[in-house]
Amino acid sequence: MTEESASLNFIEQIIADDLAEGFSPDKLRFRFPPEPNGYLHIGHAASICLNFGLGEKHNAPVNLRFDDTNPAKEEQEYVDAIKNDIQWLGFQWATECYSSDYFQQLYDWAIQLIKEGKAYVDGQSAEAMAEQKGTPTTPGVAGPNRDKSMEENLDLFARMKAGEFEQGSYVLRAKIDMASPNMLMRDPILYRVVKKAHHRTGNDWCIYPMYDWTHGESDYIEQISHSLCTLEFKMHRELYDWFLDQIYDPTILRPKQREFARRNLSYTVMSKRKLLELVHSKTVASWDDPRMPTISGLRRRGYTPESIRNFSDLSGISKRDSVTDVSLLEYCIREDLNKSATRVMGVLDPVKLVITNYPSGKTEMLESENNPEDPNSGAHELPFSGELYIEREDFKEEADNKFFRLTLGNEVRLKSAYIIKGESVVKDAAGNITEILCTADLDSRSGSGTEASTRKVKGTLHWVSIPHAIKAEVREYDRLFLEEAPDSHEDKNFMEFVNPNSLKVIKGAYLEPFLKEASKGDKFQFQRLGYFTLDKDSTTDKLVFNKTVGLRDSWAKQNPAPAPQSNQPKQQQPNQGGGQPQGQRSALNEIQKISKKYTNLSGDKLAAARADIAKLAVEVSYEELEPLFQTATKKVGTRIGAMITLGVLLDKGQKRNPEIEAFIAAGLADENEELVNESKGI
RNA sequence: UGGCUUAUGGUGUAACUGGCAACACGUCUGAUUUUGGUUCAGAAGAGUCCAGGUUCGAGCCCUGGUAAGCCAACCA
Repeated sequence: MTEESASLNFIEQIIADDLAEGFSPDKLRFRFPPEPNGYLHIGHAASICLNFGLGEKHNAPVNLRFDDTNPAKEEQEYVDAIKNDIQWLGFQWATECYSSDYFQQLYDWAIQLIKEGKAYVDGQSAEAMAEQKGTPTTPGVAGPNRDKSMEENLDLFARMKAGEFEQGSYVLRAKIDMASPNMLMRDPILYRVVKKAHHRTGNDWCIYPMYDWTHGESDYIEQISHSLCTLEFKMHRELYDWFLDQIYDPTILRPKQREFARRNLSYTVMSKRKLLELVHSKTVASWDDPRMPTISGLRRRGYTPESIRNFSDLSGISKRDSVTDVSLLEYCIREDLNKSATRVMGVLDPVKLVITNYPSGKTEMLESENNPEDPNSGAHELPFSGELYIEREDFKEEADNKFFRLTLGNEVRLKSAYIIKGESVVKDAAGNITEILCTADLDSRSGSGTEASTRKVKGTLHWVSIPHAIKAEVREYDRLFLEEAPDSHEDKNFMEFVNPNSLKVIKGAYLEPFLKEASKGDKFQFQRLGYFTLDKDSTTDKLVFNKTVGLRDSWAKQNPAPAPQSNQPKQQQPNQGGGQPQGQRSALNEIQKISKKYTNLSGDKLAAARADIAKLAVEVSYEELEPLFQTATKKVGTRIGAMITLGVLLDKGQKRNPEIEAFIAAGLADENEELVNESKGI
C-alpha cells in the first residue's frame, strides 16, 4: 500500500505475498543476529540494511540479538563495537537480546527432547562420531549410544550440566536420521561441554547450546516472523524447522528462515576469519584500519553512513553469489561528499613557486567558496602571498596542448586567486626543479570583478601560501589486494594477493591554515585531489588526514599511467564473433538486431525491415556472415536476416560453396514461410 | 558416487500471473565549468549458460545437459 511499484527484491516479495495471504502486518518482526566474535564489515551492512530497512518499511520492530553461544570466541569488546556500528549506520533496534538469555529455556526444551526419546548423550570421541556420520555421498551409521535409555540420558545430561565431565568428553545429540542426504540431519549436536566463563552468564553454565539448536528457538522466543540469513545456512533450514517442530505451539507465530547471498566486494575479503588474519599478521594495523572493509574501517576512512546505506540499496539482494565492484562504493561516497564536504586546498607533493612581481612580504586575505554545490555554505578566508607551493605534477617546462596546467610561457589560474604565467625554473645540480618563477596578472584577482579576473585560461591549479601553510600528514590508501577476488583461488591463499603498497604515508603535505580548526571526523574536499577526513591519530600539533577517495579523474585515464597505483580492471573484449574488424561489425550487428524481431512484423513494417537489412548487407563481408549459418533453428528471424544478407552478397559476386548450399537447403526445408521464400529467392 | 542453490551487458540488480530485455555503476563522445570535480546531453555494450520442446509469442513454462557456489567444526 505504501510504495509505487518500485520493484521488490525476492525477500520483500515473500513478505508482500505473506501479507497478501492474510499475514497480519503487526506480527512482522525481524532481527539482526551477529555473533560477537569480530567487527562488522560491509557485508554485514547488507544484512543490517535489509533487516532494519524492512523494519522501517513495515514499521515493524527489529531486534538486535547477539548469538553468543560460544564463550571461547566471544567478547564484550565486540558487543560494544557492533552496537556502535549499527547506531552509527543510523538504525535503532527494538530490543537488545542475547541468545544467552535463553539458556535456561533451551535447557528445559533439551530435557523435553530427551524425555521424548529425541535426544541422547554421546560420549564418543569427535573422530568416532565423524566416522559414523558418513560423507556427503555415503550415508552415516548409528553409533553405540544412540539407543541408550531415557533415564540414562537424563542422568548423563544432568551430570554434563553439573560439570562432572571434562570439556569435549560428552555431547547431547538430537536423534534424527543418520542416513539423511543432508549431513546436518545426521544426529547433530545440541550441547557440548565448554569450561569457560561466558561474557554474560559467567560460570553459571558449563554446557553451551550449538548454533542450530539456539537460533531457530531464539527466533521463536522473540516471535521473529522472517528470519533472514545468508545462503550458507540454506541446508540448516531443514534442521531449523525440525527443531521448531519439536517445541512449537501452533497457536502462536512460527518463524521462517529465508536465505540471501552474502555480499562480496572486489579487491578485498569478507570473512571475519580472514579479516582477523589480516589484523593478527599485522598486514593492517587494526580492525578499524582504513583499508579494512569493516564498518569501523570505512568510518575511519571517511565514509558516511548515508553512503553505505545507499551502497546497500544500489547493490540489491539476490540469491546468486557475486562480487560487487568497489567502484560502486566509491561512487556512493563521492556522491554524498560532493554535496557536503567543504572545499579546501592542500598540496601533497609540493614544489615552490615564486611570483616575481608580487610585493615581497605582502600577504592578502582572499575568499574561498566553501562548496559550490551548496549556495548557502558560505566562504572562508584564504591567505595569499608571493611564495606558494603547488603540486609538482601540475608543472611541466613544456607540454602538448592537452596539458591544462602550468608550463613555461603559459597562463593558468590559481584557484580563488590570480592568473599567473610560467617564466623560468631554478634547478639543482641534479636537474630537479626546485623553484618555478612566475609573473601574476595583478588585475586578475578572483572575485574582483575586473575584466582580467573573468578571463578564460587553460587550467586552474590549487596551491597554498608557504608562510601560512600548515604541515600535515596525509595517508593515501590503495586497494588491499591486487586480485579482484582474492579468496576464490583454490590453489592459492588469499594472503598471497596482498597489495604491498596499499598504504602511502605523506609526511610533508601542506594545507591551508583554515584546516587548523578541523575536528576529528570532519570531511573535506582537497580541491582537484579528493575527499579527506581528519584521522583520530591527529594531535593539536600534528594533523593526520586520511584520503577517503580521489575525485573522478578523466585526465589520469588518458595517461598511459606510469603509476601502478591507478588500477583499471582489464578492459573487456568487445568483439564476440571472432576477430572481425570493429568498423564492419556494426552493419551486421544492425542486421541481427532487426532480424531478431523479424517474425513479429508484417505488412509495411516487414517490408521496411527487409529493405533495411538488404541495404546494410552491402557493407557485410562473407567472412562475417558465415558464422550466422550456425544460428539455431529456433532463431528464425536471425536466419532470415542472414538469408537476405546472403542474397545480397551472392548478387555482389560471392561464389557459392558447400556452407552456403547447406544453409540455403536448410532454409528451404524450414517450416517458416518467410524463410522458405527468402531461400527460394536466392 | 549424493544433496541443495544459482545462471540476464564488464559489474550489480530489474522485467507484476509468458507480450519487442530495464535501471545503476563502469566505459566512450560532446557541452558547461575559476576543481581534468560537479552538472547536462548523447553513445557503445546482453539475443538472457548450452541443446531441444510447448506456444501466435519464452529470460520467465517443460525435458536433457553444462558451469559455479554451499554441504562431512564439540564455529556461527
